[in-house]
Amino acid sequence: MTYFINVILPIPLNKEFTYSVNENEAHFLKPGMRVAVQFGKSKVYAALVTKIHQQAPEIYEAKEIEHILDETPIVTANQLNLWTWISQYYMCSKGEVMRAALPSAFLLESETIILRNDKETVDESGLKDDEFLLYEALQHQSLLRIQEVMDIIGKKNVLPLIKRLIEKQVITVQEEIYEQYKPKLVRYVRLVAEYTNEEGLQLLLDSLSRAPKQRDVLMHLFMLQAKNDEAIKVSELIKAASSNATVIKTLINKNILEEYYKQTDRVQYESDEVTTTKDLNSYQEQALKDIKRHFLEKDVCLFHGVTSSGKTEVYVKLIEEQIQDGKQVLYLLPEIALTTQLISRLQEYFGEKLAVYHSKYSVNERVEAWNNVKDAKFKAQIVIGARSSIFLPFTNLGLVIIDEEHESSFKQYDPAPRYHARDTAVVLSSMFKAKVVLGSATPALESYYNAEQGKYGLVELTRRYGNVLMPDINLVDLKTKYKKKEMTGHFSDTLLKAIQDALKEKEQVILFQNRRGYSPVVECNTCGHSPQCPNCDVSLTYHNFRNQLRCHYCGYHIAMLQKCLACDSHELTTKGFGTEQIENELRELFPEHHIGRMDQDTTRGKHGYEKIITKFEDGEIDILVGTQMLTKGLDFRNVTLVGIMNADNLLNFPDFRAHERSFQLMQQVAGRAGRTSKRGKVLIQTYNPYHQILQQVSINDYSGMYKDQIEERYQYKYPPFYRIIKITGRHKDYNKVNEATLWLAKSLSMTFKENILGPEFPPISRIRNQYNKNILIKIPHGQSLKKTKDVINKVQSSFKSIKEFSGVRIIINVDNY
DNA sequence: AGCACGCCGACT
DNA sequence: GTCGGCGTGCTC
Repeated sequence: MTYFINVILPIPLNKEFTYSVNENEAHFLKPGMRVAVQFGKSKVYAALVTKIHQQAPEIYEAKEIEHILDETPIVTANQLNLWTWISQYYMCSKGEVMRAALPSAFLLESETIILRNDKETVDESGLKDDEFLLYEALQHQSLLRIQEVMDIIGKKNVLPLIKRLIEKQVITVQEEIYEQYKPKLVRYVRLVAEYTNEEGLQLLLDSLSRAPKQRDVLMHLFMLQAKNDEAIKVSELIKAASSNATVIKTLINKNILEEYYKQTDRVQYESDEVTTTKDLNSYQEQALKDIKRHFLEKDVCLFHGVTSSGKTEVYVKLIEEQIQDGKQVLYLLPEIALTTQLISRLQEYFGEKLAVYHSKYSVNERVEAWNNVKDAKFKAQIVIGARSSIFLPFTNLGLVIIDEEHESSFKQYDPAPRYHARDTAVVLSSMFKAKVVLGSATPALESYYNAEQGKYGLVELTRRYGNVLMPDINLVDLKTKYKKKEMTGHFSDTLLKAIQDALKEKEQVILFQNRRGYSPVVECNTCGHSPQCPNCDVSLTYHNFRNQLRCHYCGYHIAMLQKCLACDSHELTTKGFGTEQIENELRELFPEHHIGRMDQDTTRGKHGYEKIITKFEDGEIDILVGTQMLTKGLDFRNVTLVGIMNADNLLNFPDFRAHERSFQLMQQVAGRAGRTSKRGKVLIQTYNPYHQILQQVSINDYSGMYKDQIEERYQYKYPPFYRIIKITGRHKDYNKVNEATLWLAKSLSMTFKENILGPEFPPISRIRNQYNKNILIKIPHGQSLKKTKDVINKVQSSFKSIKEFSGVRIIINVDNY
């Protein structure tokens, strides 16, 4: 009897593949286990089993699997269902979902290694130069990797050479796969058995009388053992005896000590002291009650609480209850809000039960978190993480909290799956009949709309914790300030005065400018030419710090020009400004104060971000300039002034959500001010002080903003009234993109008529030498999503069969907002 | 996505 | 003449 398995491979092909297995394997395998399979001519992948069956494929011969990689499933049935949902809803392959879902340590890929062929004698004279070079290298090394071969030969394409040598039977190749996950082992020592009795011990100590250091180590070993009667780590012993590894090694070699290893968890929370959670104030108490009341009927509850109102404490209470019921909790946050500040606060309450899962953690740490969640260990009962944590193998999920729910970074943009973690989390929790809390000070319009429609529960918290007043927000009209010559660089006199006042009071200031670098454009005064990126349709941004011109899209950079490329004029000026320029101006204006800058350029490296935050917290920085990064979840006690350098470039963004986003961003930044008793102050510099959104920001008028915006969305057929799917054509040939997208738009219009917009070039049409052109499909309420997607799929497959358009990549982005 | 195969320009 | 470029097509 022959058996077959269906597997998902981590590649963007939307179908499952069938391999054959023997009877034993078939009985052993379960859906959710991984198997190593050969795919194509040589590559070996880890594939995920979805089904074990006996239907032989009809049109091809199934290959056999290499071997089985897991003892038990690493992916649950629920997860496989979620993957299927994601791949259908977001129109991508299951393989792509698999890629995003599994920690990279689970996704092994093979690497070709080259070995010498010992069975044959080699006729060295029959080898060409490069062949001999490789042959000789293999005399010194037992195996070589492709990369190493490239280095030895000094060529990029080494495959023909390898092929020739295989034919000449000089070498053989193998596909090496390796498990990336390695359990962390800790080294322990103990005394070998024969010395453990009194007599043996005495003899031993006597024999060591001339080796005082070794004797000393042994004495400490006994002391440690006596003290806590536990296994002794080598590191511990070295420290206690102030000895070194060599002495221990000698003792091991002399057969006095023996070493052994134990597997341990990488992520450990040291102190097991757990503080009791804070009592809620009456407003929080009420909010908690309301949320629970909504949960009786609804699965999702929107929790709209102004900045600094103490939403976290309410979450903590909700989590506590779930923990008592033995349920798992997922706490989702946008990546940048995952700060040590918040994590350590939660750790105080939940200690070991809290696991953190995000991209900064090593592959091994992530596998451990994964396994702990899967086995429902108490260690990972609460998971706090960024969007990818929705992929963890929950078995008993009771609650999902999505904090900063409005954040656009919950939507994955570039590699497929282009999923929205908030929306996916709602689907995930429905599988467990779990509850969802969406928390935000400035909810996304869609969420608020859902709440208004009664789909979600709605709970509002309008008081800041400790009755701190909402910051006082004022607008500064740049137009008049310039006219009256009251500007110093990019600072109005109002802002400067406010900074001076704050500094005088030993308070801290945050300045927000949503652009990094020194200036986004460099221009020649004589001919007006400005240097452009050779790969993208953008001007190069000047970075003063490295004296470079950089492209923020492809990373291209050149040294700052001394003269204009077009006319050789030396008169170059900069236009517009970024965080760097603000920082420079501040240094001149306030030479006696410490200025810090926080943007992508200063927060590189694992702890770059943390360092700046700590410095600011410790008062080593008086004024902090930064981009969006500043806005998230940071709690600075001593900040009383927040300045927004220029609100206009936010508002003028060409996107239907620009106004909503600006409102959210400014409210969030403003929320950084005055978190203690003193009322915070916010100054927004703008050329357009009568702009509706700015007016609404200045009086904290979320509902006014909501009403205006939702009306506009209704008028112009945007979400939440219409859904949107964006289709992008991408190719390096401008004309090809044009024709291909035009064809697509026409085909789609056959079915969707006036609900097809475009094709249109985006503001930056060429990035990394690839042209993009977009088509929008607007889907009215009541139009079946499934049928819509079926049509898109059908159009796409006919598109693929048109030769002219071959090579044009089609990117489908469902809910591209 | 990879990777192999296959067909055309630029160097020893 | 080969080396290396990338267009094309397939993968259980």
